[in-house]
Amino acid sequence: MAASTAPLAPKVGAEPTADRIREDIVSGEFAPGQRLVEADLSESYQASRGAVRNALQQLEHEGLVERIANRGARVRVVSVEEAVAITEVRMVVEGLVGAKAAQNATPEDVAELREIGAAMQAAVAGGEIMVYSGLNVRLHDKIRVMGRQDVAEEVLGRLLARNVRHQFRLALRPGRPQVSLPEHLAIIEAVCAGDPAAAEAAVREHVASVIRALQQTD
Amino acid sequence: MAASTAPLAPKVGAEPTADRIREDIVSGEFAPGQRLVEADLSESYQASRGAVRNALQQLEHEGLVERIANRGARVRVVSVEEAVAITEVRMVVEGLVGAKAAQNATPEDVAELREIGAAMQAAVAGGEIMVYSGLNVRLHDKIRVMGRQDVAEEVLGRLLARNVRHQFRLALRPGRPQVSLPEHLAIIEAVCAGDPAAAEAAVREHVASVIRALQQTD
DNA sequence: GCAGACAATTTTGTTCACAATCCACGGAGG
DNA sequence: CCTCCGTGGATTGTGAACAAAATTGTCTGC
Repeated sequence: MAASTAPLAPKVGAEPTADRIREDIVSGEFAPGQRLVEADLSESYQASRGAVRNALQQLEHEGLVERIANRGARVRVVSVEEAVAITEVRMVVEGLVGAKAAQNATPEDVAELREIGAAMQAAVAGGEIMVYSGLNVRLHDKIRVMGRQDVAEEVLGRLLARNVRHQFRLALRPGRPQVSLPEHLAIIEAVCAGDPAAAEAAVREHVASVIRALQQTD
Repeated sequence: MAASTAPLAPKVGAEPTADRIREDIVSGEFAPGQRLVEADLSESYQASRGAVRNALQQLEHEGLVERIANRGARVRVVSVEEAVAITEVRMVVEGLVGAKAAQNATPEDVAELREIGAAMQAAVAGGEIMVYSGLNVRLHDKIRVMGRQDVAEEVLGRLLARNVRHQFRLALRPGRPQVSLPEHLAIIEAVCAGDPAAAEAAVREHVASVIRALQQTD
């Protein structure tokens, strides 16, 4: 479903060309390491070379592409070590957001969180991995919005875009949902209880578990 | 091909124009809210308008300038609330870096940290505020380097550039060194002891103190 | 057959001129 | 006197042409 694609793009009036290229990078349209020639992109996206140029510069700054002087750009490959480092930062920032979310939780928020939790349990019980994966991003997004911390949200969005690939492979690993489900439920409980410290701890424990799983990969 | 040998320094040949403009922004050369007209900057910095354009785009992405379509750019004013939000993120990320630093501490590192601590005590005792301020950034830098967490370092650098102004005003406040000195010493002790959890707690306590001070400002 | 240098091609980087856009100012009408 | 609407000036955004740089392919000399 083309569900709310809003949370990932905090930049409102940003370059549309950059957004499209980014989309195609994170969706795997471009293979990692693939060369990105300005003229070709200009043709593919029906945009001027200048626009493509600006877009590439922005994406380089986001860490998605790598540019060498007079050599062109290629989509950046993120090693497992780098993915771990990124996720470590994500762990602490998302912990902060979780604590904030616990502080700000309204009854409506609590209801929605509990609903997500119930749906998650059902999805895991039924073995519907893709549904569970969708609920996963919905949960994280919901907590991010509840946190009302624009700066953290921006940082997280940028970090997340970098290692979607690793993140995705991880979600499909057999047995992974059984591990992450109780962690997710713990997060929901702590946030609903309005306990910032517990929420931060639960979020960090969950992301730490993601890190451990990442390191076992490959 | 050994193409994967570009690990540590993605910021090599970055735009020199952007660096100069950023320098002048954080050094207060441009007043907050001041308009930045491309043609004028092009003249002042002896650079082409295209270069200035790229630089402004990059600085916008860093959160230092604000651009409105067809209206031009101005240096962004960061409210106290935003400065607090930025520092909250900084708190958790710097906590992570502190923990990593404690893990990686070598005897040489410990010696240098202790030296910085001693110099700090002397500076505060002697009332030399500017010296203390310099030691302050030196300490934070040292810990950042020790953390060996490139991603966190990059995030921190970007966050810090945003509210240099607030940070600077804070350092000059009378009585502030007396508050922050013991916090700094606690950080040094925890890192030197190689205790990640204590280091993270000490760093977070220190930055939390900065936040409290920020909120009393205005 | 190999090493080195030279030329050709490809790709990026820069500059220029033009088009599109937006705000401010001023005049006409109510 | 106030409001609404056009016009003008300034500023940004875009596209095309030009210049610079680096890689690749080729050719000659040993």
